[in-house]
Amino acid sequence: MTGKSSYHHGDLRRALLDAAAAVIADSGVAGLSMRDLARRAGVSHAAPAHHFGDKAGLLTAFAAEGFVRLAEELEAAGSFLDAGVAYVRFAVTHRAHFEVMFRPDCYHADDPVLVAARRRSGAALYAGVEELPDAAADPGAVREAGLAAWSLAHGFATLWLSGALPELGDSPEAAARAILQQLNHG
Amino acid sequence: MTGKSSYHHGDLRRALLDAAAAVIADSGVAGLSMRDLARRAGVSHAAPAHHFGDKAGLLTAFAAEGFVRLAEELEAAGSFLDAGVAYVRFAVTHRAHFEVMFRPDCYHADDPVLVAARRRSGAALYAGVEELPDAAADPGAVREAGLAAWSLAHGFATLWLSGALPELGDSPEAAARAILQQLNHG
DNA sequence: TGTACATCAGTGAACGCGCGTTCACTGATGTAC
DNA sequence: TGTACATCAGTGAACGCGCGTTCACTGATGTAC
Repeated sequence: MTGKSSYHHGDLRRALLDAAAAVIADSGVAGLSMRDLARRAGVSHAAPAHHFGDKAGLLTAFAAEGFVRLAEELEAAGSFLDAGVAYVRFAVTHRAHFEVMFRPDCYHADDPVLVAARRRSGAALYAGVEELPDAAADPGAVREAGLAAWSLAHGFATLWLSGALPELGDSPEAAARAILQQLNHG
Repeated sequence: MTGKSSYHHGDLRRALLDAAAAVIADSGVAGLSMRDLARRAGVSHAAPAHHFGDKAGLLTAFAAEGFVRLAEELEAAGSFLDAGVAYVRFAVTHRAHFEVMFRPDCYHADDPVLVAARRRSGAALYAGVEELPDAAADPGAVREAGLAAWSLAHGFATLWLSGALPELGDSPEAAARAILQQLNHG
């Protein structure tokens, strides 16, 4: 409870995931090391293996956490357009999670917890499209409209994160909304 | 000329860039090492430094090459829509270059050769937008339409490369064309 | 309330590895005369 | 046509580093009786 000097950490798992978010956000996944994470959590360098098995295990948990949070934000969106903006907002405010989520080669992509979380995100993403006026008429068009919106939001977020759009400043949400409106159905 | 056993390689610079493309295409930039590149080129591990100074130098040359090739393909496109498709095609057929180009933290982003190549790509990218019917009416709309198209193509390519769209198979060009057409001006 | 014991979390030393970079060097090439 | 010399490309040994993983261990916690 007093923390500081106790042998047990208290919530090392949480601390490691938080440290990972910080490191990845400013050095990328490539800059992540188990030893550094342990150092940041004030714990011996072998401790992380206890919770995650190995590095890929840690990134699996990290990605799964990201998919759950993204799903939550998408589910809270009131409209097709809002979901797109929420997607971009998520990418910007959780850039570390966003980066890892789309690098399946870094984690155990078939982990059941991760798969479930990813599915939930996918469902939330396409939920908005099905509510569009002419969705019932052409089911194939639903998938296509969803893919277009996803690509648009994903591409904008990615470009912004990579620094390719310096002229947009620190808050890309307004710009994201404007370009999402250029879709036929938006 | 006979190559094989000569002390000088012939075109080591080219060989290293080609080897880099192969490695990055299947292991990502993270999997790239100067020593491995040298090994693949059949040359001592210190040789690459002679041509590129350091690792970032090699990636700078690699990214610059990518921007030039992308510019060439965009310049050859006949229409706004074709340029979008060409962008996706470039990403898929030059995935290593594409990956590095948008990771400015990996290379010397202010290298003059690279900056020029990137500018050329940017100009080619926005050239198509200015030819749209109502471009003259609202100059601000040009930037916005360009950004939307760029985001859409970039996002689609990125998702495809990360394996997030397995249902589209091996040739994403048709799908890319279909979703690009969902832009108001396309 | 107290004691024995199983379980779990974290330790610290050791392993072997591949990496980027540096440096004095040597072999090959081309140019000036 | 031949020779001297400068320049350039590639060598190989050495440096120090941080990494992931393994392993027998010890300290803390909680549960059964």
